[in-house]
Formats: sequence, structure tokens, C-alpha cells
Amino acid sequence: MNIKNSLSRVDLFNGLSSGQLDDVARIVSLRKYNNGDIVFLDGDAAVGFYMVAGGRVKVYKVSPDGKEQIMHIFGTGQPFAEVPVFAGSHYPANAEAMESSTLFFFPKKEFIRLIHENPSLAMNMLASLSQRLKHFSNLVEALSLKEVPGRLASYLLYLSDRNGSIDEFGLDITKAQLASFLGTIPETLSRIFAKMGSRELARIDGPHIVILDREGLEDLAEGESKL
Amino acid sequence: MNIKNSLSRVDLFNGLSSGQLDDVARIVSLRKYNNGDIVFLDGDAAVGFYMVAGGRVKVYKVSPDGKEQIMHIFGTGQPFAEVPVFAGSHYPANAEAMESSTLFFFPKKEFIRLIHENPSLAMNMLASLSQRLKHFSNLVEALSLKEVPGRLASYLLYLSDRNGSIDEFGLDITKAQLASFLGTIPETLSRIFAKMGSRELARIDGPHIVILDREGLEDLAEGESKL
DNA sequence: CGCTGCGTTGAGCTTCTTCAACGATCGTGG
DNA sequence: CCACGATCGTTGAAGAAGCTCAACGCAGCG
Repeated sequence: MNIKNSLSRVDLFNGLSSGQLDDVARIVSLRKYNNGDIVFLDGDAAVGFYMVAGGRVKVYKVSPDGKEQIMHIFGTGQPFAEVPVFAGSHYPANAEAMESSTLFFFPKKEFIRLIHENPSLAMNMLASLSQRLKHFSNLVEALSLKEVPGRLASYLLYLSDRNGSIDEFGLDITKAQLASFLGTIPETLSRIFAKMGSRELARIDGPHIVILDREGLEDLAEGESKL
Repeated sequence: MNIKNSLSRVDLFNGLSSGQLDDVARIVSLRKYNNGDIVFLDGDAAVGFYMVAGGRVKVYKVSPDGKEQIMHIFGTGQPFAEVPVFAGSHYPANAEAMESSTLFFFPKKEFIRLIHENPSLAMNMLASLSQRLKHFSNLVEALSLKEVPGRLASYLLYLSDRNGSIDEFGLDITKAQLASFLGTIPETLSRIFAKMGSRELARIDGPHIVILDREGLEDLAEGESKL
């Protein structure tokens, strides 16, 4: 069956028996969203959590004057919004589809029952939350201890690694979204890209990036040099 | 027995039977630290996690040029450094005792075994990690979307709430530490305290705070006004 | 063709940090 | 008991980083 098959490929359900996967599949429902559709808003009452079956979703906060901070971008196979399942009962941020997306929805009560009966599922969920905490801890470190050029350099190196440590790759989000993710604004990002270009650290051509000086970027990322 | 008694009072072990508490107590060891002692350093191999039995511990990151960001301050009853138990195997930050402190240490392998056998313990741990995620999400929001006066106002209001929503209370950390927690430096913090004083928002006398204008502070915290 | 969204660039300004100096408090040892 | 150094906090002046506002180029698309 289609849903069960998707679930079986996902970290969160690693090590579950076929019967246990059936139990999970039984409580899941599918939801479809178009680009820009809101999945939930900060403060909404939460009755369950989601997992990306296809597409991408951004989770973000907004300041009163409209500035947006992307906390996380989730792709296929990644669960999100688990927090209110285990602590509190409201979503602590907004979520919006960044493209046409299909999401699995897991109702809170039923899922908690499954966890009680299923230690591996609990362990997987603990691993997933811990992973998330690491991500946030990096984000805090970046926002507080690095300047924007350093954050951008880190992100470029991260993208490069994710693509197999090659020096040439494409941005998979718009620059405005990247700015929001890095905790800055498009204008600032643009200027820094320009500087990286003129310093021969990287060549930027639209969404196409070529890393020219990996060492230089690493120094920037570690705060050991400036632009 | 002393340890078991302490454990029984702690959220993480809520709902555990006496026998289960014994199981936990059996794997715990006690460690003592003086003010300023390092509990672990960023990158250290992690063989377990900790819980504060008495005293206080700060978990923090440091930038190459020495600036420090306090991620979290843990007091009695709070577990910390659980992340490497479930994801990765190295501590992702530094931890240091802020006063004479006694910590429980839980070895990773044994604790994981207990979790497997004990669904409530797993659920409690999930709740604890979720709580932590909420904390970080607030921290990210503050660092990225609020200016320092807003963060300070939030913190003062938080302290007030924690003391029963009264308008008069003491700072329980030094101003330098508070600065590090708010993602700024003592000089900046000092200037903002001075401004809050002259605007009659709060009176600051050493570590003693009196909130004079709660509404004004709330506006600041929400980014709806400036200093 | 003109609209709209994305990205870039410039000028000015705000916020925060840096650097330096100084006052107050506190514990220690002479 | 006082002097000393250390820690903590405050204040001033200057500078850096990033934001705001505004204008504009460019591509895709109805």
C-alpha cells in the first residue's frame, strides 16, 4: 500500500515491523497544499503533527513589524510540529507550503498511544527531537555569534556538502527566503553575495553558485576573517 | 534513600513506580562542582547526560573572538545535555557550574535501556525535549526578531511572572551573565537599563528590580514601542 | 504591452559593539 | 585595619554592521 510504503522509508519509522507500520498507516491522513498555503499559524490549537510526503514546508516566526525568521525548512520524509504533541497544545510558529506539497497528518492522541506501545518509535522520536535541538542550537549560535557573512558562508558550505562536497550547485530557495533563513533581509544578502564575488570567494549567477575559495569561506564561517 | 527521593520529585521521573525509580537510582552517580568548574566542553565525547540536584549550571557557546552566548541556565531538577544521548555522540555546547553544584549523571547506555522498558519515562523525556525546543524557538525569535530592549523587557516580565507576577524582585544572575543570555554585552545592557530607569519603566538598583510600568514593558517586549 | 515578483544598488540612519577610563564593592593578605 | 587587586558595573566617544527607504533592472507571464 502506498502510504505504508512511504512511511517505511522514513527515519522516524525505522525498525518498525510490518504490523506496526500498519498501525501507523491506519491513523495517518493525507493533506494537500499549494505553494503559499498555510498549514497552521502560530498559536493555533494543535491536534497532531505533520510529515512531508512530498514538497517543502517552511516553519517561521514573524515579528510585529513583519520581519520573518525561517526556523526550519522541511523536505520529504521529515516530521515537523511535534512539539505541541508532547508539550503545550498550540503550535509555536507558522508553517507554510513553499511549493505544492503533500503532508501526512498524525493525530496527537492516537500517535501517543502508538508510542506507548512501541519503544522503537519512542526512540526514533527522541532522536528526531534531539536532531532538531541540534539544529536550533546551531541557529542560535549563528544568529548570536556570527555576522551575516559568516552565516552565509556556513550555509554555502553546508549546501556544498549536501551535494557531495562539490564546488558547483544551485540554490534551492529564493534569495529572499535565504535572507529570512539567515536572519537578515534581501538587500543585505545581496550586498554580501556581491562582496563574495569580488573577493573571488564564490561566483554567484542567479541561483547558481560556484565555490572558488573554500578555505576563504571556511575562515569566514569560523569568524576568522571578515569581508 | 536520598537519591531516590530526589529523583521522585522531578518531572522527568513523574509517574514512575517505586521499583522503576530504584532502577533509575541504580545507574545514577553524583558529581560535585564548584563555581566556575567546567562540566563538559563543546565537542567532548558524551557518555551520558546530567540533571541538576542542587546549584545552577549554564550551557553556552563561545565565538572564536570570545563572545559568549548562554543558551540555557539549568536549576534544580532540570536535566540537560540529553541531546547526545539520542543524536550524535558529542556535546554540542559547553557547560559550567555557576555556583557550587551537585549533579546527577546518567550513563547513556543504561539510560537508553531504561527508556526501552519504560514508556512513561520515554514520554517524560519527549516532553522534556519538546519543552527545550520551545525554549530555543523563543530564543531564536528573540535574537532574530527583537532588539535588545525588547529582549530585556521580555526577560524582566518572565522573571516577574516566575515570582508570582509581582512587580518587585531580584536578578538571580549577574548583569554580565544576563547580557550573555540576551545575546549582547554588559555595556549595552547597562545603557538600556539606564534608559528604562529614566523612562520610568522600571527602577534598577543593583540586582533589585521594580517594575513601574508593566504595560510599557509589554509594548517593548512585543516590539510595539522603542526606547 | 504592462504587470508583478525578484533581485540589486545607493544614501542615510539606527543600533549595537569596541575601546578606554573610571567608580564601587568585596575578599585577601600584609 | 588598611591596602591591594579583582570583579562587576557604568559611562563616553567613535566606529562598524546592518536596516530602512527609494529607485531601478530584469524576467516571466497574463
